[in-house]
Amino acid sequence: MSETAARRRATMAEVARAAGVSVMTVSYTYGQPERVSADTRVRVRDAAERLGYPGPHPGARSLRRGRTGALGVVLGEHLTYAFDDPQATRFLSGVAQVCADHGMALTLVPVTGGPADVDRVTEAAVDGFVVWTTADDDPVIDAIAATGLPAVIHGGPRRDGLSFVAVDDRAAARTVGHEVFAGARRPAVLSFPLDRDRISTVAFGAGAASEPDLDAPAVAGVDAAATGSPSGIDPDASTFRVTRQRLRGFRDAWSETGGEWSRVRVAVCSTNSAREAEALATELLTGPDSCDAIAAMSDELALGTLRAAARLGLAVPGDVTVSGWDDTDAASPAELTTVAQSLRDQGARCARTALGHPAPTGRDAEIAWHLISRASTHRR
Amino acid sequence: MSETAARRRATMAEVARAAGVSVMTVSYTYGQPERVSADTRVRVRDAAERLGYPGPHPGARSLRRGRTGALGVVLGEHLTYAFDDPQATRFLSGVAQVCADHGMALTLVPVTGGPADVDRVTEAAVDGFVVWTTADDDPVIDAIAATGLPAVIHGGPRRDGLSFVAVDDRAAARTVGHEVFAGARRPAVLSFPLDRDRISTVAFGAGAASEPDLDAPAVAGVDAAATGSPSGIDPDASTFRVTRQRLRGFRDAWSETGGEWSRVRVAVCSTNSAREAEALATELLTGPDSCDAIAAMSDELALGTLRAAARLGLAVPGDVTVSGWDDTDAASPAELTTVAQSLRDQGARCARTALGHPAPTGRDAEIAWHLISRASTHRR
DNA sequence: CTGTTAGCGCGTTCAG
DNA sequence: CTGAACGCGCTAACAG
Repeated sequence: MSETAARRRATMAEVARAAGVSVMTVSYTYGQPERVSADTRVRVRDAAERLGYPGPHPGARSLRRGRTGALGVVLGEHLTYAFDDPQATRFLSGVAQVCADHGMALTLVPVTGGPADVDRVTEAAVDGFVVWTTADDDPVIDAIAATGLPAVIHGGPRRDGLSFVAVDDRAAARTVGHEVFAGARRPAVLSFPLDRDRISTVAFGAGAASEPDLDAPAVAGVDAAATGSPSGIDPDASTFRVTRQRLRGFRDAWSETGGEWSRVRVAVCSTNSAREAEALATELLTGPDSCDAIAAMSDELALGTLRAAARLGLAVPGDVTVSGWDDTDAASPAELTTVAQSLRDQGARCARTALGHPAPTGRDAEIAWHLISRASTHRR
Repeated sequence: MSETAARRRATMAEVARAAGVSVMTVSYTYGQPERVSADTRVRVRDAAERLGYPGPHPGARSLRRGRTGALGVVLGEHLTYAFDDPQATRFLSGVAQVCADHGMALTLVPVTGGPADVDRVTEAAVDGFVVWTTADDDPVIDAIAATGLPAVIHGGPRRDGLSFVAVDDRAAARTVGHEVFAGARRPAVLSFPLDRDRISTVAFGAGAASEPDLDAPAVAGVDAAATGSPSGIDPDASTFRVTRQRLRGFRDAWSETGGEWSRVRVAVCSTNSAREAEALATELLTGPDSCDAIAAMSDELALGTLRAAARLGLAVPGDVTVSGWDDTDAASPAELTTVAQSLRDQGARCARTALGHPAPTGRDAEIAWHLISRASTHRR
């Protein structure tokens, strides 16, 4: 179609010469117009237009000023999750709102899960970072810390020197777990990935119960390959803090009703999509030991579960209870019990902190959540 | 929580001094490690670690090299549309994929619809622009052209010197219009906004028919306020090319079955959301002259229409036919007739062109689309 | 109100 | 394989 040849930009010096003024006068004309007389301002603008000068070079300006005007966002896994994962999308909507309010650009760092991610982070010209939940062993976290820029991690991992924003996932999972597992005999959890391998699998629970208030990272020495193995799902072995805490919370709930974790089936989805959840839920709901309660880690996964149940002719909550997470728009029409939290608000909060605003402290630092109890868990 | 104080970065010169080498040796150690002896490389890396040097300053590097490593994306209206509008999200997923493949960051420019948008564009440190559909009179387009950077506009407006990517919306609308309007007596269109005011309204068609192959911009002299007025909806007056072309196409279809445009009701949504569509569709489907065919400009709007019909106890397609646009995942289960096009592919294509790859020409330049005919339009 | 000085931190160029 | 000069394009801090 049309040519978009990148003709050389005119420089400020050229504009200054053409307008018969010094370079600083041109600079002021753009940066602090009120400091320049109306007369010369016009002369400068005219010269600029004549030369096709598009204004001060953004890179040069930011080098000089020491700030870029952009907030960096790192998605734990892959750049496209920004637009493919519904939870990430809601979160980023909040980040974007704050950026827009401050006139800051939002720069998505191109991570792909490979070793080059560290370089991409190091090379990002930004004034701060917001990190969407990633694994404890993600080297990107160290790279971000090394920049010395303000950074906020959402969901996990926690790291000294970097801010952290997340709800109390374990407490919330425990609460919704009590609701969805009440009266159940063959409970199941529909889980996010356990680690960066994102292996989809179905297995029973495993591992010893950890302390109720523990928020420790994944136990050292457990290699990723083991977590999804036939040996069973050990919550403590998951390297994603959100997954780990929610698994622990669901285990807490089931234990407190007298059940054993090793009797709980855990289906691990590789992505947060209803489609994949439907397939895994179908597996959980088929056969002689079909599950009668499914706690899902997102509404998307729960919706896939509801579709699977419907397709199998199973009644919800009669044959199987189901719970989700997030209270998305679809939860209410589906009569889905869920944990309400605003990812959008959390995104906004992360952005504000990463932009240098003081982070809330004390009680204000806690992120609100609450259980929304709907028909999908009311067995009778 | 934890402090994220921005301690001053160490510079390359400091690392050089600490390592007992010249600055250039440090630069090579990072940029072209193979040009440096293994011995000094270690010395340099050590000194860097000791000083907490995070690597070359991205801004300085890009100033020197003349490229930023980021692709700019401008959303016609507001930054958050990136994550709130389902169509924009699919498009950006394609853009993001290409960026990730090339190791380029994706910088979302913080537009808000205000006059400062032009400055935000001018100040963006990027190597090229992708523009998501905006109005013909959006000053941002001129600002982008002025940068001299490669730029691709998706959907519209067209502009000399900038690339353009879009399907033949008018032809597609005409085709799906014939399908959904077949046998109808009281047709309606559920439309995207007509102009930047994004006023939600319901009115009858107005204005003279334009030439079949016309792709002219909005007629001059029609001020925005007039387009949504009681005087009726004139396709030619819409300043959004996509809206304009689709309205023209629907008008073409209805005219070709012998109908008059002034008998077509047009409901204009302010956003691409099923929720708003449901409200407007309810209006269209209520009262003595309730519509019996509704052509929507997106699947989201069509889905809202289906919900409205269901709630009113109307049968689709028996009482009212409905068509959408895009063939999203929800279209097939809903048995929705729709126009299939891949916004994701188009996003990828825009990104590649904006990154400097040659744009396809000739037949390859055309974006594929096709009608998917499903039950929602098969009246008998 | 306008001009001068002095770099921001790095990488290209060309010697050695 | 390493080093010295120079400037990318702009602006903070001062004069005047």
